[in-house]
Amino acid sequence: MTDTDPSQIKGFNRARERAARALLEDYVEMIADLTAEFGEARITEIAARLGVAHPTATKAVARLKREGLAVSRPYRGVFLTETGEALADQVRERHRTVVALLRAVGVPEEVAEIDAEGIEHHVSSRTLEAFEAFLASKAGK
Amino acid sequence: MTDTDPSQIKGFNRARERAARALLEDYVEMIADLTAEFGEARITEIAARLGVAHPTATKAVARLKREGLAVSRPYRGVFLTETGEALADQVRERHRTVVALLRAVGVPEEVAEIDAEGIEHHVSSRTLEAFEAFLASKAGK
DNA sequence: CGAATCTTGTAGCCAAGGCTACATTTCGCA
DNA sequence: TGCGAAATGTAGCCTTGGCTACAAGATTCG
Ligand SMILES: [Mn+2]
Ligand SMILES: [Mn+2]
Ligand SMILES: [Mn+2]
Ligand SMILES: [Mn+2]
Repeated sequence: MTDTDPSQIKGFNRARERAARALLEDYVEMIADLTAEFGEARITEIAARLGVAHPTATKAVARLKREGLAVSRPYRGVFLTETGEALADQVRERHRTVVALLRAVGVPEEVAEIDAEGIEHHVSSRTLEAFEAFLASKAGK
Repeated sequence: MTDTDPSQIKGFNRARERAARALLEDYVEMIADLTAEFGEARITEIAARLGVAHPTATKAVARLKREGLAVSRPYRGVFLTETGEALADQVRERHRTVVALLRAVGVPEEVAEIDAEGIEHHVSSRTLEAFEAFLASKAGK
């Protein structure tokens, strides 16, 4: 049997790690959006916008709190910690870049938004840099 | 409260659906690769290449069988059904296109391979078409 | 001010996808 | 040929992320 290619394993492992973080990232981004819009993020609103039942959102927020990304008290809104805010900023920026890249290579706007919601979580910092450079060079075409 | 944007919900729902299919797609592709190389795909080899413990691979293969994508008998190799083969072809082609697109916008080869392993599962057919068109136009530059 | 309504919490179910430990079958080779 | 090693199966545990049903707190309004 041929030797197993370690870089391929790396790809699968990375993909699994990133998939596990994807949900956290979307919640953090959503909480940031709602806080900007309403001054706080309510569980019901988070759940509605993510398209899940409210206990699902409650559980996810519990995980965010456990990981130090958010805080909340019973029957009150959810807020991001500084760590959470930093993550939200990063995630939002990456989201924008991914959508822009997709648009730049000819993906229709609506499709780009939908696909980016999944793709974004698998874009590494190296790839993000490449996207930014590509967009910059195209801007100054 | 402002009305919840339904297209955003659509994005999150699609991302979740695609994430759920990602594993199946990687297993099917791997089984196709191993079958091409050795004439059959053994559980141990599948597990080794995906970087998981063998019972994890066994469970995943059970799911493939349940969904009509593969067949196998105890202590023997795993084989794809026609449906499984068709999926494998499609997945492999998409993988290649995603890597090529990443390379084309300046992502280093090794990084492209790793990131593509996750990104590929979130690329819709519309986006794939756009990627192909972009690559074709660039080829005939 | 109190009752209805809205929001949030909690309990408990399920499937998927990881794992380790151990049992069983197959296979290769002395 | 038979025995030890390798491969595979099975049991059982954990976490995540869905869900419904129901309990309880908070708000709104007549
Ligand atoms: Mn997302
Ligand atoms: Mn996003
Ligand atoms: Mn993949
Ligand atoms: Mn792939």
